[in-house]
Amino acid sequence: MSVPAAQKKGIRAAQKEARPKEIVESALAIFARDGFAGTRLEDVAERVGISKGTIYLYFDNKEELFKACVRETVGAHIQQTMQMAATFEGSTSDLLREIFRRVSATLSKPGYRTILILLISEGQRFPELVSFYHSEMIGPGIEGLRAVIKRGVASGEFRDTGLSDFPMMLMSPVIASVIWTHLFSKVGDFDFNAALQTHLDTMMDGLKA
Amino acid sequence: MSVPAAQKKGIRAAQKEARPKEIVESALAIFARDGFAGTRLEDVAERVGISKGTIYLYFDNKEELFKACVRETVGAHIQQTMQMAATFEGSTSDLLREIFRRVSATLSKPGYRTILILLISEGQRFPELVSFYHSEMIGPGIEGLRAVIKRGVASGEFRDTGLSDFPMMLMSPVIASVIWTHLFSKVGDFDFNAALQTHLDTMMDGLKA
Amino acid sequence: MSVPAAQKKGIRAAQKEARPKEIVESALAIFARDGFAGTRLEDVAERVGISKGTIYLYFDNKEELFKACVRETVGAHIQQTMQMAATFEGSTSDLLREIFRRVSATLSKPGYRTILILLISEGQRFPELVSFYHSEMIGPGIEGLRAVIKRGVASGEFRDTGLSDFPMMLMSPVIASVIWTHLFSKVGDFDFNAALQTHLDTMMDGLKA
Amino acid sequence: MSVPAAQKKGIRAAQKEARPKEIVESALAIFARDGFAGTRLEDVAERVGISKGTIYLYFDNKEELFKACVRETVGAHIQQTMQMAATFEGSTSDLLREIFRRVSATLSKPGYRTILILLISEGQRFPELVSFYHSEMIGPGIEGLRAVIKRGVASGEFRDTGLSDFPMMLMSPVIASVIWTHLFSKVGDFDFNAALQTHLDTMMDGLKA
DNA sequence: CATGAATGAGCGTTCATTCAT
DNA sequence: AATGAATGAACGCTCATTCAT
Repeated sequence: MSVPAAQKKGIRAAQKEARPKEIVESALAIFARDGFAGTRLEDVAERVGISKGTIYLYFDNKEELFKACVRETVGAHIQQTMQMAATFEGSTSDLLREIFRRVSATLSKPGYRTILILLISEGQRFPELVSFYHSEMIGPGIEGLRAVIKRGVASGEFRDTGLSDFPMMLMSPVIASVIWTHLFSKVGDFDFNAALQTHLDTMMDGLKA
Repeated sequence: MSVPAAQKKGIRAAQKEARPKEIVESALAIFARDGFAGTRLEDVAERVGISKGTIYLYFDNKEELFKACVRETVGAHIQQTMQMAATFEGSTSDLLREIFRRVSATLSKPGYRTILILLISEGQRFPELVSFYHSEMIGPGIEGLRAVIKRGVASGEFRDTGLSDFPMMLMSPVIASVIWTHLFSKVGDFDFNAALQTHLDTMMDGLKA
Repeated sequence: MSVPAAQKKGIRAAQKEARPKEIVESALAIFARDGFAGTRLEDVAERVGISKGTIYLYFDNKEELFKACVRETVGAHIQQTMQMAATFEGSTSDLLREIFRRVSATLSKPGYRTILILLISEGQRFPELVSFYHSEMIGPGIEGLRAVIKRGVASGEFRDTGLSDFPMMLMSPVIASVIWTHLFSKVGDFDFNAALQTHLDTMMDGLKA
Repeated sequence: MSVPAAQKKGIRAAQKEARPKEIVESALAIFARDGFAGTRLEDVAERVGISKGTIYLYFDNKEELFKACVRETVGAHIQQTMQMAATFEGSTSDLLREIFRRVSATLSKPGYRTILILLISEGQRFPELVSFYHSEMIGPGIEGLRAVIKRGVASGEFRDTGLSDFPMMLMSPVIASVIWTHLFSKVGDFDFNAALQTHLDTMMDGLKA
């Protein structure tokens, strides 16, 4: 802060700023593999190439580290998608497909899949995290979806099914695919995208007027 | 020895026979709350009103207890449903609705919901369990669903969508509902059955010829 | 005691009388294999074909069972040998050889070897047992040996070495052989009797006048 | 890093280097008192003034700690003695006496006596340890002794008794003395050195031509 | 007399957390 | 800022011992 120049910010400082993100990334991988209780901070540290003690310079304890993993990984995606939806000019069918494309593109990345799985696995132990997630991410997302359905009904594209009361169900094929992949990708092969696309087509047909 | 066997089965024997089930039920609850690694066998024992050591009279170790929880809870349900499907006489739409009704009735019970959540949470740490599950439960279930879809297409009720390649996706709304309930039932209310029914209606419409 | 006839003493009674011995024999084997702390009473019971609880009908606890093993296994041997020595008529060399023959014959039996090893292994935890052993078995034995040496010196067969002050050392080759066999019988072969005999010859030569 | 290394080695580093030896010494004492299975690592730790967990920073588990006790305590002694024997210039009698002097000096120290007792007590449970011992320590020792006997026979000092086939028996008085001391030192007094010396004299006389 | 289900204290081992360096 | 040695609480598992049957 009181340091004269930006150049002065040397390697050390750069390292220091990068640390939390490095740790979170490492932790995410280990949490995903071993679960919360099963994760050893030593493994997390080793993956970053630092010592166990160093983690405690950046995070109060294991629980806070876990929360940071969840919080800092999802972020902007939902907002971006909602903005896109608000200004979309084509048909509502195309809008819905675009939304599915984005959401599934995000959730098909291992990192994000991990978050979902972790939330399911450990949610009960971290109620604040769940309600944070619900209010900050899921809630707005649901409202966005509801708006899209209403847009389709208003334009005469969709029938007025009760689905606008449960917009989150639109995402069920995405969620099911993620879980299927997570559980059985080693047991048998499963074409995530083809399965999803097929199901979406059926669902869209069901929505159409 | 020379005593009539039926009367002889005293309190002790009755207790002994009941123990495994009691322990599994208790374990199911605690595993669901705390995850596999987070579960303390002492908690499991206390819930049954026995001592820690007693668990080891019936299960070799924590892992075997966990497996028993999964194995002994699901079992017959899938087979029953498949038999029903094989002999069903009404329309395929009605058959599909009946299948959904059964599956969701089962999965809406806390005990069975727990199994699904546990499988998602701990699957990665128990590959044998997952593949056991996949081959014994899920695989047959998928084949059953595929047969139903084909029945509908053959009878002219359903269009020939690609969904017969991914029959498991038919279950996605059930799965999503279970997860939604698990995660957010404390945060906000969610009418499991209404949500499911609404989504199913939409999906069925999508399937119809 | 107040029972009319000897025949009346049925199978049950015979069993009951035999039990302690059976248990001790089994325990001896397990103690020898696993040491005191390492021995599980369940293993002892299983070897006899009874249940764990039954042991407690005959022995107060594990420690008492161990003591019984040591106490009841040695018995008459020393006394017999001393009586033989007192009435022996040949040369003292021959007497000494006969003593060695008897002692080593006894200690080469696995059961008796076991006692010696157990005493060495666990003696420190059972001081009473050690002093019982010392006063009842070892002490008289030493006095017997001292008498033999003095007999040899008196008759002019042996020189008057200081060995009469440490008669127990005469037994050292026997003890060393037992231990050697115990430790290394699996590693390499070792002719217990030949080794012993050879050493004794040397020692006897050393004693001769 | 840029600090002169020798001075840098602070208290911590010094402690860390000393730890394994401290722990082994403590463990040796407790193992000797309680046997392998009977030893509580907490007791070992307490004796050093550290916590139970610290032991695991230096040894993988109880068994490895036990092995370390055996390995790190004997080591160089045999080699030193053998080198001495190879270059000894006096009579073979004197050489043999010198060997006895060294071996018994070593084994009369409580620490080394402990090792022998432990080996006898726990050998059956640690076959690798026993065979390690046999090949690395005992085997060479025996060959050394055999060479000495042959040297004596060659020089005409000793008769050609069969003892060169069982050289280990030469050590039997030492072994017997150690065991006697271990078992009965509390029961009665026993002059280890006098007993040994007397017996050796007898034995040497037996060897002489 | 015998059983064996049940107990509960105890120990080996792990690991989140601390703190002197 | 970073380390890593040390801690100590916690937990899985074992087994001597008890006691209802």
